[in-house]
Amino acid sequence: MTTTESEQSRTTGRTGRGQSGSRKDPGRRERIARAAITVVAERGIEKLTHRAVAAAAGVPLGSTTYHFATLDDLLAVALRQAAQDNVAELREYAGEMNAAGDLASVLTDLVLRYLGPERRRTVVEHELYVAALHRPALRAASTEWDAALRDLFTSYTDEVSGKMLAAVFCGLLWQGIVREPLPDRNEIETIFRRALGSHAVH
Amino acid sequence: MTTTESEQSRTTGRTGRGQSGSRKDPGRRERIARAAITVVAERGIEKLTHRAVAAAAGVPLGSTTYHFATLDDLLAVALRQAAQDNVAELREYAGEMNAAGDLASVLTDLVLRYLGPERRRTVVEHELYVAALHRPALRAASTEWDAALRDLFTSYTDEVSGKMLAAVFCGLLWQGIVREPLPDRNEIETIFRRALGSHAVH
DNA sequence: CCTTTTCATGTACATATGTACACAAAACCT
DNA sequence: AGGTTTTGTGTACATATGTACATGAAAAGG
Repeated sequence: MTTTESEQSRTTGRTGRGQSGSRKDPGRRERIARAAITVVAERGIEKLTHRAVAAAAGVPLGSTTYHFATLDDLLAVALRQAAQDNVAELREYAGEMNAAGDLASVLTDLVLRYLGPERRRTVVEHELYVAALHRPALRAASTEWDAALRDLFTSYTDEVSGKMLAAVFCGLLWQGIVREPLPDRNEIETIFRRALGSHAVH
Repeated sequence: MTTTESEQSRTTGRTGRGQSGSRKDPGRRERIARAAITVVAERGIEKLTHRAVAAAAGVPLGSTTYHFATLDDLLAVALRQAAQDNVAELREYAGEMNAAGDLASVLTDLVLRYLGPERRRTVVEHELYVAALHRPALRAASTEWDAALRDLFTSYTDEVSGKMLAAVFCGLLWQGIVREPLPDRNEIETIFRRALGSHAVH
């Protein structure tokens, strides 16, 4: 049976107009896109549906299909936005890498930051990456993130070391994102020191 | 409208009994699981459906639901199997790491192997990893893969270097799996050499 | 004020999909 | 052989979901 009576109203919890009051709500599109990011972060890409996004954004179902013709559009825009936010955050944080002289320590902070407070962002980024494996439209966003990471690391050391550190960074994130207890700070820092050529334990 | 007339027969392309002839087909379960891996490798986890697997395995729809009560069961078994195959392949390949004295070169071969001939396996592994982010049932398989990788690398160097190399390895795979042209062999080898402390370019 | 255009929403519907289940066919037991 | 159990299939159905579209409400233009 098809969902006859007002199932959408139940979904969004509101029957009337949008809470922003006035018609013509600018930024609605972006709000929907951000809601999509939230859905992906919390439930994964396979749960990204028009209805789930609508509920998360607090807008009616029709609104999501109005602003984004197809689901793939919505996914592409949302994940590209997530990637850009991510890079922006990275660049901002980069300033502190200058201040603190100890590169290994700063990189460790960065890893722990991405695995802890910024975990949501990291999860979305990984979902994006894998989704891109089967959706050419998302490839660009993925490679952009890679490039930004490599550029950042390269600018603080040299070409080869930058690439190497980017790989270590990616690997540590990749391994750490599934582990239940956050990895030990000391362990990560030790790994970075070894990668940087210093064989001192601490 | 529900799919009235024999849509399953069209899907599998066969109306009668299984092509193996005799009833009681041992290994059927495993064949279905492998078909599931194929589906994930070629179309991604979100396209993993009972019907897609049935078509890929050449068995009727009922067979998939008979051997695997729920889709999550199928997913869990299939991906765990993929992970185990992966680790087995890794261990087998490990023998050659002894023969060839040059660690960086062997690691480079391994990366290129996983990105080239074994790309399917690598893709599935990454899908598994991300899927595990939102499915606790898959966590074990993911962490097992990590552990196997670290153990392998550790056994050829030392504790810290092993972890570091595992991270580099993961990172390079991660970055290389989306790039359209396979990364340059020389570039990868150079990165490994830098990570291993040798600053010689070649 | 009236018309037209743009923006937004609620609803309907076809389809894909997970899953239950009645039935059948072989294997097994005695 | 006759009955019982295991194994395997085809089919039906409820639900979730993408998407189209008729309708309405506000803005814009005159």
